[in-house]
Amino acid sequence: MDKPLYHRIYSVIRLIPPGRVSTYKQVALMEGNCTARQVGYALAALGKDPSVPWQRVINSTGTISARKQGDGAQRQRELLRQEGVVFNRNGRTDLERFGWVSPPIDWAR
DNA sequence: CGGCTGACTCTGG
DNA sequence: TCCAGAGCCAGCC
Repeated sequence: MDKPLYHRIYSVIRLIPPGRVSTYKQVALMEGNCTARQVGYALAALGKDPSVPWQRVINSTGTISARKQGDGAQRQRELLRQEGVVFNRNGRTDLERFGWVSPPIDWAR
């Protein structure tokens, strides 16, 4: 398996089930060989690809990270709300309740 | 082969 | 709790 890093990151994100969220940090740990910052970079480079549920990735404090450009953050919150993810009035979600941790990934497959 | 460009997390105050 | 500063790196010109 020697796909580019960003593609492996996208693969991990595709595993997050609807109605649950994961963090940049968690995705990085699942991928196994990158950092949270890079997950953010990968998503920024994603553009609009419907095969990746980018909205299910939020930051470690349970809030939606601001983009430099565009209205992505707004739409992200809307999409998650539609999936049933609840945000309190500070725009924060309870990771204990909605956070998701992947079972071990078998990259050798 | 540089230079530029970002969706982060941690730590200390 | 909130905020600023530091560390950080793959892709695409």
